[in-house]
Amino acid sequence: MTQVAAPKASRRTPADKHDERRKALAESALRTLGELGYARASLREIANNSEFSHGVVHYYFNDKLELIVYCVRYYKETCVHRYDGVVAEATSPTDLAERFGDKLVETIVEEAPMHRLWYDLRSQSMFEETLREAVTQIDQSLEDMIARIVDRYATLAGAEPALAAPVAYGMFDGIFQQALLGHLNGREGALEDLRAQVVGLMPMLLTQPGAMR
Amino acid sequence: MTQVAAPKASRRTPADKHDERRKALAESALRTLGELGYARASLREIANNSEFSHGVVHYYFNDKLELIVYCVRYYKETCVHRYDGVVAEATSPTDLAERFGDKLVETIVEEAPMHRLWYDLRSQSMFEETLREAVTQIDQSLEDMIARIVDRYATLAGAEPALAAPVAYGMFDGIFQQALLGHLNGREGALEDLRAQVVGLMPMLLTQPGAMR
DNA sequence: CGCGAATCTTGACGAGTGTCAAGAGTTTTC
DNA sequence: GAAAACTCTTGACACTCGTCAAGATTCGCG
Repeated sequence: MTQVAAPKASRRTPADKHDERRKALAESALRTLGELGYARASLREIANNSEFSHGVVHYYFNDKLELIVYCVRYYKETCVHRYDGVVAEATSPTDLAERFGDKLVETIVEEAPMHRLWYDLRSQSMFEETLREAVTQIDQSLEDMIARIVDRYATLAGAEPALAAPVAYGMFDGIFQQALLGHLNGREGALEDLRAQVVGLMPMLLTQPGAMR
Repeated sequence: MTQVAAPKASRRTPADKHDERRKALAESALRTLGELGYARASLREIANNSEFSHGVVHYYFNDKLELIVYCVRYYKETCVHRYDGVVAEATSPTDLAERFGDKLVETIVEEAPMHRLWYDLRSQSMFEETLREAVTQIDQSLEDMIARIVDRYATLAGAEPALAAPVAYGMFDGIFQQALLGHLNGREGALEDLRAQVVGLMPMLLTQPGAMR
């Protein structure tokens, strides 16, 4: 990934072992963070649920905040490409909408703790200025992700997107958040509702022709 | 409010003085909570920014959590009727949409700390089960509020709402949250964008006729 | 092997937390 | 006006937190 000048024939020992350890620590920390949230997850608890001791955190990160930001960034990196397959494989507008809905439901089922962690962090960024830059960047990448989906949908339908990317992102993020809340509350039908809402909403993102089949 | 049997001629001394104090404490606490958020606002800090001492909290509330839930409930109570005037006074669909957008912008400008506190609490409820009941109730009342607006809008336009209340609420909540984030980030145009987005979105909430003038 | 640099553990420090009990102060009631 | 009930303050307790320093352990290279 990073440009390796390789001063000697050292394959992977100089400083990217450092990076590997950071990632390992992050993956471990993400479990605890997803379970407890930003405020309640102490460094000791994070370390206990990992193979490390609580002091090692300050060897790889300056700060608790730096660790957490690193973790969320690390997770969201894989997150923005979740729908790339959907965009690539969809054969029709309806097909795209359905695959998109399915994927949204799937990620709530499988990664609910990660998503609530993200919303936690984003809320904290409203109070903690230190977090804002990272949150803004992640939010932007998510908006781009949605924009790719909407664009592809419009192309498949032979139409133009009717809404700017920020609006589309805000909308989907809003109903996604509601579905996540409902799911965590154990509300029956929360996920089916999300799927249906997405499929029903997609046609409205296009100009004139409306739903095209 | 509560049924007053009034055992003697006591006007307002028995137990509603208790309630008044709770409200006074809540109003004071809301300032600190809006500034620091749920996790960082300690009871001592809350008490310092009020006329009380830190011990008095446990005289009126069992718990820090009970205080905070009471506070947010208390605030949101006044919040759900913010748009009643808009609904009552609007003379046309466009008029309603514009007034609605204006009000949304206005409340971000004037009560941003309260709104971020709400989002903070809602995020925490994803981790803390104790909070879920209150959050669910508040969310429902907000959804109803949006539903009243959409219904009135549809009536004025002589059409039927095209989206179920949960979707409409999720959408508006999503773009509102983005606008709040943008505003707190100091992003220029965040509020004007919100206003335009709302005005542009409203016609999509109706069936066939689309935007009616 | 042996030495130095890296990685990691352990234990402690100080600050801050929610909670509560004991009592002072105030108001109400008889 | 005394007694009882209510209201509030003060100070302490037990605990958890992030941080860091000092030392143990491991690793890589000459």
